Amino acid sequence: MEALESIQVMRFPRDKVLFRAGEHCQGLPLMLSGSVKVQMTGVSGNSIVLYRMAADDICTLSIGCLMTGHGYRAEAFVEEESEAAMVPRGLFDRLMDQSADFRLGIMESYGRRLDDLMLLVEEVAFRRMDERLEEWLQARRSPIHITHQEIGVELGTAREVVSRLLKELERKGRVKLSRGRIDVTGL
Amino acid sequence: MEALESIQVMRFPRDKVLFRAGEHCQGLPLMLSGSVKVQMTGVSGNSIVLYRMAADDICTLSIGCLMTGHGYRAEAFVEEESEAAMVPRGLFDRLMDQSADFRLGIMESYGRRLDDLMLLVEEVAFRRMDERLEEWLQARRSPIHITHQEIGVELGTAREVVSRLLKELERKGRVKLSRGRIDVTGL
DNA sequence: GGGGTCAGTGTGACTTTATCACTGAACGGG
DNA sequence: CCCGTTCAGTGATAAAGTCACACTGACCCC
Repeated sequence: MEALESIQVMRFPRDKVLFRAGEHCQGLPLMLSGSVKVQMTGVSGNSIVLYRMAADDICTLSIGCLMTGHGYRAEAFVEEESEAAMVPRGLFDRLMDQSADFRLGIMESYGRRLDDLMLLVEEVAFRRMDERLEEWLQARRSPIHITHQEIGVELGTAREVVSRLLKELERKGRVKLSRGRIDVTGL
Repeated sequence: MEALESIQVMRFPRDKVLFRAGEHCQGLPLMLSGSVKVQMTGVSGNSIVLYRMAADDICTLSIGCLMTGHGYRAEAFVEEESEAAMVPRGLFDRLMDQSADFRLGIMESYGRRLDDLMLLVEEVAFRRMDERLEEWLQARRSPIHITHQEIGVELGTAREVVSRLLKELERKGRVKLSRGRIDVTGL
């Protein structure tokens, strides 16, 4: 009854901005379907993708913002059309109080985020960019429709670096480049 | 009654290893005092400090390991002599069920970790090493007793890089270097 | 359909950081 | 005092980041 009036299922189209850095939390999204990309922009203006949320994830950043009253430190973009249940604070507290399953879900979301970020730190700090780029390419289905700039944000590096590494791969005959598109031929 | 028999307060001396990568969780430490450093070692063998735990933090990594059964991905060292309450799984579940305060504490711990890691990703991905080193030096009280190797792990870079940057700072008259010690003279 | 605009890409020049290999200096224990 | 070990310094080279600018394909619009 109370849940019925307070919970709200929303549908977000591709490219919709869920929140931006500095904004305050407007509700706690519990993902039902789709995919949301969370990224961060440094003072330098460079950005990097931190992690992605998918079905059953709750936005852990929103929990933090809700509880501390701070603004978001990152920004979130819808990558694939998504549905999310927007859980208000009161309901969240009640669910935490009453449902072990809900608590488990929250903890799992937090666990995934922590894991994602730890792996990311290691990647960014120690791994070579050419390896990371190749892995990233291999993890997609060719042809890939994306700009070098966007790949740069995925990997947390500069557009020029991506362009050069891709050109090198093209010279080796592993990819074929065209504007806004990469055909992976042999990796 | 039950808490009395199942909870156990432990005292850890400086340099004690709380856990290592790959090990399985032996209990959920809830920090009462002191400071514990959590760091990660990449396949390359390089290490980086991820964050620190202090009083009132619960080890979020342990929660994850406990729930998924996976081994730790990082390692934890006691920096300042610490006390921690080791909370067994059953008690943890009961506390989560019954204490809103406990739940809040858990969420705050998770929030801090997430925040720490997000900031770290940005630092490592985009900030210049000389700036980061200077900030790190300024955040301590001179003289600092530490090796260049250890500073490298703090910042996630190589020992040689730290040595060179420090030498440069010494040339500028901002620090004075000696074996295992740095005197910050003017920053 | 020619010209203009603009996002996307290519690349040279240079700086910063990482890696490798090696040297020498400082310290500590027998 | 000698010797082994840890710590620090440094040259050479490679990888990555930054800055500046040229080029090009796609699209629009008259």
